[in-house]
Amino acid sequence: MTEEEEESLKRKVKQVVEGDINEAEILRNGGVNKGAWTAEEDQKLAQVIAIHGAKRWKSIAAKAGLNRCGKSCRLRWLNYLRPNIKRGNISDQEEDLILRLHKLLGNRWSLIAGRLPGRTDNEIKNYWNSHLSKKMNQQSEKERRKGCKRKVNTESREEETSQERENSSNLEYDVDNLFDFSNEGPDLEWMSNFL
DNA sequence: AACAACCTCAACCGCATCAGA
DNA sequence: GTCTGATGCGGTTGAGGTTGT
Repeated sequence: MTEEEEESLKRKVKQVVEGDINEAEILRNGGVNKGAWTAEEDQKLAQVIAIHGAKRWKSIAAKAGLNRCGKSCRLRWLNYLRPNIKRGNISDQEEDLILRLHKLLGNRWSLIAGRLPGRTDNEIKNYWNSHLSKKMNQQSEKERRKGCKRKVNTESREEETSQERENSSNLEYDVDNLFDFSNEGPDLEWMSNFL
């Protein structure tokens, strides 16, 4: 267990010990508990999923005796409790892949996450919003500035590039077909070959 | 030391889509 | 064909942590 994981576990245990599950709060939310999950809730949820599988989330919530909606349980499982989840430290290779895939797919986080084993769509979305979007903005700002400098000699090049743009826009492909992963393993080979 | 500003990320919300009755 | 509940997805929020002044 990494230090990071250990710290987060300690925090959760503290929440339970200190009784952060506030019953008045639960009642205010119409009997549904909201907010941070406790270690106890995680444990209950994991146990029920181990027995009944990760489907019918509403009944999972009920079976686990959690005052949570099914959606909340599903999210918790997918983003946190599911086995083989990698946490933190997105590698350079992964970052590069995210950038390329985002260029290709836009904000289709679940598709992007599908190509990064152990990563969740939520994590990638967060990573993009907090790290990469800034990076991209800086990059495009740089390019914009460069573009201004070069403006003088672009007149003749303009015709050429508009032709290129037209050609590339003709290069349409069905992203959903392209990303039919049903027969593939979780390795990155496919993508590196493709890109 | 105290406070503000900023950052990160877990969790929620609303909407779209799917599947079964 | 349509209704309804379940599921999936992307956008957004807010608590807690970190950094700067």
